[in-house]
Amino acid sequence: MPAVRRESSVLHVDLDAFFAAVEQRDKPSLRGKPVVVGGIGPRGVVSTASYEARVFGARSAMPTSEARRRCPSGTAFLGGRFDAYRLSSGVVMDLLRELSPIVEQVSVDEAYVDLAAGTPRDLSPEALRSLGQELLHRITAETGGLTASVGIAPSKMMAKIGSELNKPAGLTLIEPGTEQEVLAPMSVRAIAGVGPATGARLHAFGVETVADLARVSESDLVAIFGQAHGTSLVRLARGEDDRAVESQRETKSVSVEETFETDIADPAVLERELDLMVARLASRIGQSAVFGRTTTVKVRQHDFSQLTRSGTLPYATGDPAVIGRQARRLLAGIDVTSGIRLLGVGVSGLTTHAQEELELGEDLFSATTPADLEVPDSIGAVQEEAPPRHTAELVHGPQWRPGADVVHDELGAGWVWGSGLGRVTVRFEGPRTVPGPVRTFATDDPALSAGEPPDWRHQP
DNA sequence: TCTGGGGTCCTAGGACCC
DNA sequence: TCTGGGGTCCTAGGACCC
Repeated sequence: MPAVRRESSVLHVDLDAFFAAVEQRDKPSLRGKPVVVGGIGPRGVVSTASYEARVFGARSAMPTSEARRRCPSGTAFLGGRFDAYRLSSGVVMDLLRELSPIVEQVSVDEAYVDLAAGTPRDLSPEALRSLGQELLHRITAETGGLTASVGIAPSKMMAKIGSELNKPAGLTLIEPGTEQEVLAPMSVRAIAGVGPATGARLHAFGVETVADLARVSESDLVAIFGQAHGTSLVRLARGEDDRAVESQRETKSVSVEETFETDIADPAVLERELDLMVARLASRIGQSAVFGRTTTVKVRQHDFSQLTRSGTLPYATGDPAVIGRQARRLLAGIDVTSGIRLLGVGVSGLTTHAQEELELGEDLFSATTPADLEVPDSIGAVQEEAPPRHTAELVHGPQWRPGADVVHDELGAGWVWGSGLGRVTVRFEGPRTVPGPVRTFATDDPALSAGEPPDWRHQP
């Protein structure tokens, strides 16, 4: 793809003050009044402030306590009704999918549309303006009165900048070749990927506007910001952005976190909270039918400093007992005695094919105990997770060399393994409440035939 | 009562392997 | 025995986005 598209074929839609607008639509008494939606607890922050509330300085990401100080009495502070927001969001996304098969939903209130995909259409400025106007009207009509802002441009970055330029209920068309002139007077903060930290560092070099940035050499920017960030700054400052609109993006991680109303220093209380969060996490990854190998525990301390601890298992799992055991071990390695304000847990290293391994394990478990496994090649190994306090043994054919009955790892879980030829049986004693995945491997690892425990991490 | 919750991507260092 | 480069995986932290 060329560095810059030659037509304005990317459309960006942003719903105006979305959460607050839904509340005002559904509750006529709130219309014309300041409305703030977000966390309403002592440590809440603002998600969305209505335009009436913005007059008083309320903003997204501001502590709700500060918004309360700024806004007059009579301001509505609401916790949010996410099902209602999702419903209206879905109506808008369906409208966008009528425009093009390629729609990238960025969040509940924002999306990109690739106007060059699907049936060929007229991409002349006149045609694009009427397409945009029609979309704005349809969004308002079909959502019962919500408004959106639309930017149409040759790239994602310029389309997004465009949708910001005439908010609310505005349409901005940026024609190819005009990117630099639109960008030049803007603050560097308008560029995708320039946040508070990069903005402050650029400021220290006297760089305030995109025009200033465009005068800095690429080698200087790479030296200051690193390879990826430096080169991307150079290109985006010139308005060069050929990132594709991607309709289906793969989920890389899933996490749950919670800020407590007051800091918690009691490890037992934290462990209970952690278990509840793991249950929520496991239910979410179960719904999306993915399994993760890496568990990460996150802690924000009383002084707002943040720590993460992660651990990677040799296989992917969605089992709350396995994730919970990992998470508790990780949390135990963190000093919480001075009190923590936030606890989080997540999984990454997601796969869907691990599902087959899990099903294999469950099948084996539900079918029979002992379970029989065919070893796939001349030398093979089998690994099965044994929950703590369970025993297991390998029953093997004449050419099978048992490795061990149960090898306990640092989690307290057991691994059964062996190597050799032919068929092997894994027999568990005691109730198996945590059926883990069974894996068999073919390998030519000499350590295996020498009777050493295999390194499962390097198995395919 | 200052600072939510859910994500993505990048970097840097160490371990390990070839 | 010594020297060494490249690639991958893992961990921890940081910036950024909505």
